[in-house]
Amino acid sequence: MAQATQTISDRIQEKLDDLTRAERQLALSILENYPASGLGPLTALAKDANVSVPTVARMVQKLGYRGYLDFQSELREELRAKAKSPIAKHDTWAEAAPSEHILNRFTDAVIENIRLTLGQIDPTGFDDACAMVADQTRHLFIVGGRITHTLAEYFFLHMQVIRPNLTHVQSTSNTWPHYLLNAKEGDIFVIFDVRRYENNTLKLAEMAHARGAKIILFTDQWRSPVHHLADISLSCRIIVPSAWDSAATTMLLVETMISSVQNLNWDETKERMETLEDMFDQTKLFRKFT
Amino acid sequence: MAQATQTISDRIQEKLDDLTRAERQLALSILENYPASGLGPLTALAKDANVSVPTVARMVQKLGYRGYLDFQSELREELRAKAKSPIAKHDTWAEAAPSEHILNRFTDAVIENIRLTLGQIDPTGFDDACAMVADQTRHLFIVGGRITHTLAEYFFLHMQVIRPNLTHVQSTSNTWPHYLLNAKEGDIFVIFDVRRYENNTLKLAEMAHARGAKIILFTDQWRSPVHHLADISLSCRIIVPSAWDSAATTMLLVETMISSVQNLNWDETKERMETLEDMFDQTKLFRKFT
DNA sequence: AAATTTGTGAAAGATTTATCACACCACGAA
DNA sequence: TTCGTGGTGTGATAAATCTTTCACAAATTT
Repeated sequence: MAQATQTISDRIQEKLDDLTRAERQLALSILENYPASGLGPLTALAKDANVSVPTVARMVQKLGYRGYLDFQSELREELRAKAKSPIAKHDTWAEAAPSEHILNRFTDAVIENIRLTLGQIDPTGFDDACAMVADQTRHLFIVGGRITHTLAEYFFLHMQVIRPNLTHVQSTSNTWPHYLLNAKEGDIFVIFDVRRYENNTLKLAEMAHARGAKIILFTDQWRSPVHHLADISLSCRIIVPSAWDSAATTMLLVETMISSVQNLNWDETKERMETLEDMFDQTKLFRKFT
Repeated sequence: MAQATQTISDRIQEKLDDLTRAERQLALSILENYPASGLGPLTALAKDANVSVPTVARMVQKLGYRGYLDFQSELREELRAKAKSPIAKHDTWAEAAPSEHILNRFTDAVIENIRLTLGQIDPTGFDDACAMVADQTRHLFIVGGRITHTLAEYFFLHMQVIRPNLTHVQSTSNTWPHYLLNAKEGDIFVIFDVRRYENNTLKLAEMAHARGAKIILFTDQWRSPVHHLADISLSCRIIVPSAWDSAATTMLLVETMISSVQNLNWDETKERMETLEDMFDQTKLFRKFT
């Protein structure tokens, strides 16, 4: 009998290190939609996790159960107990923590930010922005400020694999005017500017604009003054229970853009990506296929 | 097939009047601890409700299922769906775009990542990690890899304001051994390592560990090998519909940690932040308002 | 090259479902 | 009270499904 204080989920996590690769893959798959998948037939679970039937049988024994049936009935027991407990603690993200815990409060805020940001976004503008970024004939400048340069660099790192002909500019450095010498009409500037908005960034945007470059702006809900110059503005809500603002939503948009641009350029970047696949192979933590 | 919008519980209640006495007794027993009892063997359910086996068989057919197995698998399906939807009610995030649009697909995936990550996190471990990071008597090393150094830097930038005595190390650079010369027992290493895991990072972690430093690890669901050495591991789901992995969930945890540490150190941080504001004002780097 | 892990296919065994016939019971109507 | 009716349980059984375990080959790791 499992300890009252320890859920099966806990037990799986605890023993995760003692498991082999296929078993771990299975274990993670069980946790993926816990506990539903463990309550179905063994065969279904195996297929779901892309492992063989004996692997399932072997793992549950390794976890300390007499067999799959034993494992299953404990799962049911746990489900029973959970439903019984005072009031299901559904609305929390980290169930092990009270809802006032910073983990839950912060996550609530970020989800809300995401919801509101996505609700206000213009998909057409977003698609246009992606198309512009994907256009390899134009030089791509990526610009970040004091804090946002981390986002800019994240974007830059990925774009570097996807396409050539790009530059990362940090507006806080005093070298950026040099970069602008090369900017010409039709070039693309992806600029990150959230409060507090930076004078340098604004000046840079003005000069870029004067040179006839297109500007895509990632900013916050109050919108950086750069947005007057921007062809496309993507504003993200950044409010969280913290003395700082949140970049999580902006990160989400940036990653979505990366994914989208990647798809637009797929034919050309395929090869670049295959190199990346080789890198993945080296981790040996994943199966080649499926 | 049950309607998507109607739970099995609803359906039972609805048909309650059409049922005979024994069947009603059974139905109520199912609702008693729903859905656990319905997921066990038919025999157990019958005994539990003090009715006979054929009664169960008869009733599930009356409810419109082909048999007990059919009933059971729908129950599982429902459980699966239920677990997924703290917020998932939002069919589409960017309402102006179709649900197949990358904005919606990507956001779905990120929300799911957040849900699963938070569901598996250990709040106590997280709190401990925050306390360690907040302890200004220990030197804080922040370590990132090829891609993750952007997250590391984001963390570093904020920590720099909150506390003194910290260093940002990039494991891909070859200068990191120099930093380790200064590491001593009790120092804190916050290490970022997601697939593909980097050998440099592992070596760095080994040396830090050998010197008696504490290690806090941000990694992915498959966990970097560093986690064997780590005092606290925070693993984030990073799967999105993209050729790349997502750092959004990791970002969320990082920001939560920043907020938490900030609160722990609030008395001392307050002054630092005010000083910083003054300095910024003097440099005119930022615009005062708007 | 050796050792470990994993998948395949299969088969045996166990459990479970689904059904049947029949007896019994409760209950209302005659 | 008696009868009839529909509901229910019993016990048995056939069929279906599922679990468990093998041995061995393939793949992978050390």
